[in-house]
Amino acid sequence: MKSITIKQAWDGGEKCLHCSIRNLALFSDLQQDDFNLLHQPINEYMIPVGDELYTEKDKAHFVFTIRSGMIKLVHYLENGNYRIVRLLRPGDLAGIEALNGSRYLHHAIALQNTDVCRIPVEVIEQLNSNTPHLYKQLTASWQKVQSDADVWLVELTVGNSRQRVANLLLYLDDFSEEGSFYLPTREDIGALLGITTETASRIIAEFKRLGFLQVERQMAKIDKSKF
Amino acid sequence: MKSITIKQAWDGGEKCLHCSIRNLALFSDLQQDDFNLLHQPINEYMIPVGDELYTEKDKAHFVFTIRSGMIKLVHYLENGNYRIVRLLRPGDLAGIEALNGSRYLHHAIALQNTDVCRIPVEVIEQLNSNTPHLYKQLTASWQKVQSDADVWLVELTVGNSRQRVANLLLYLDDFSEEGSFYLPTREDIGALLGITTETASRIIAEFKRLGFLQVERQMAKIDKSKF
DNA sequence: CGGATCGTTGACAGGTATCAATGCTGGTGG
DNA sequence: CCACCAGCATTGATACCTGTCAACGATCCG
Repeated sequence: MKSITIKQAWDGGEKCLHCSIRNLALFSDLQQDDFNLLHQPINEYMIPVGDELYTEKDKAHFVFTIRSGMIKLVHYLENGNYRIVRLLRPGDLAGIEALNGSRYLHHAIALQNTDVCRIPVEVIEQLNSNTPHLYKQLTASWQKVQSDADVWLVELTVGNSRQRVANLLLYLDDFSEEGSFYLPTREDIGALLGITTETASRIIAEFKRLGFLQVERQMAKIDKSKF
Repeated sequence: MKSITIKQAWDGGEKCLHCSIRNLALFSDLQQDDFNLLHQPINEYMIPVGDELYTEKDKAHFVFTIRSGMIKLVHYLENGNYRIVRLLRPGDLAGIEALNGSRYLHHAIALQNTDVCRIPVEVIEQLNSNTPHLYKQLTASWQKVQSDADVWLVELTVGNSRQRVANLLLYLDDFSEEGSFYLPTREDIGALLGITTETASRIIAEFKRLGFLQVERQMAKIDKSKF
């Protein structure tokens, strides 16, 4: 965690209660009273582009909720190569493996400036033993992990490079309702899809030439009618 | 569930208490008393090769523990193609997504004759609200799903076909301590690795010629020193 | 302005899909 | 018991796709 910027900290769950993404997040089912059970601070951080939220080496003491931005979960191979195994968007949980007391399973790196809430494991355990309202959300989160992983596998590792890039663009487009979405670097696209940087670049360039894709800065729009 | 063979049914958890794979399974932390909470039968079935344990269409009422054999979880694509997204071996859970009351996420098909225990969702929910001993195992199961999915992604979708087949053989070899393991059909190997049946066949044949691999019936041995 | 990083493009070799034909094997019925 | 069949495995030929190595362009930032 190089240069994490702390934005806020508080003792109760007052802010959580009125959180703008609460309906997406872990605490959506909690009742007013449940928030009084929070005895450890939940902090909000901004992770700048390229910084790590956590790494595989870190002892896992916290679960994170993504409030805005995007996080990549990276698995490094022995040979120095790496593969991006998942992308996390607002409402997703990062590091739920912390609930098992183990270490984190990935390197979590910000693709954009990303706001997160850092929830101590003890808070979740305490809530779990004192209110029944969290359990369901946790189960749902685990299931989302499973189903995301499957979609990932099926959509992004099947077919030739062109199909995979197209599927990735559609997937990224789903992330954002504003019509444009963050386009990762060609190297990251390669790591996402298991192809080389050059192949990723060629295909993105081709899509731009054909008018399927417009890119400005790092933001992209696609013309879905042409897919 | 075409021709599922029922082997046993019982009311209490007597058999679970003395189950030979209990240390691998969901109930490993349960105490003697906890088993008295089981008020619905847990049945044991044998699923013959090729039969379905469940499909995506099925309402998810049960979680299954694999006692022996092997199950493939299959995700079908719209175009009729399919991809195997995970293999389940003894001790693994199938269909934990049932705990969310949803439908199953995959087709679960037996690759070998497979013994399973069928646990009603209600049993798990009841245990969860009456004893604290199950929660940890459930969390561990969810985490295993996540970590298996990542290993799968990293080991079996990276590199060229030869490397992937080699990794798959090593992965399958881990399944069985008896020195030999079940070798899937070439078509299934293709669906596991995202390559064509022909490519899978060519590489398996090459490994056999080179002496890396011996196959008898559907059982295989590998010479790890040559990998 | 200069350097660093990222993106694009070309040439070529090697890998993979595709289409097609042929071998192999286990199971079935005569 | 044997012949036959269906399904699976193997192999070949070819076109296409992708990785690799290399060069150059674009953009950002100090």
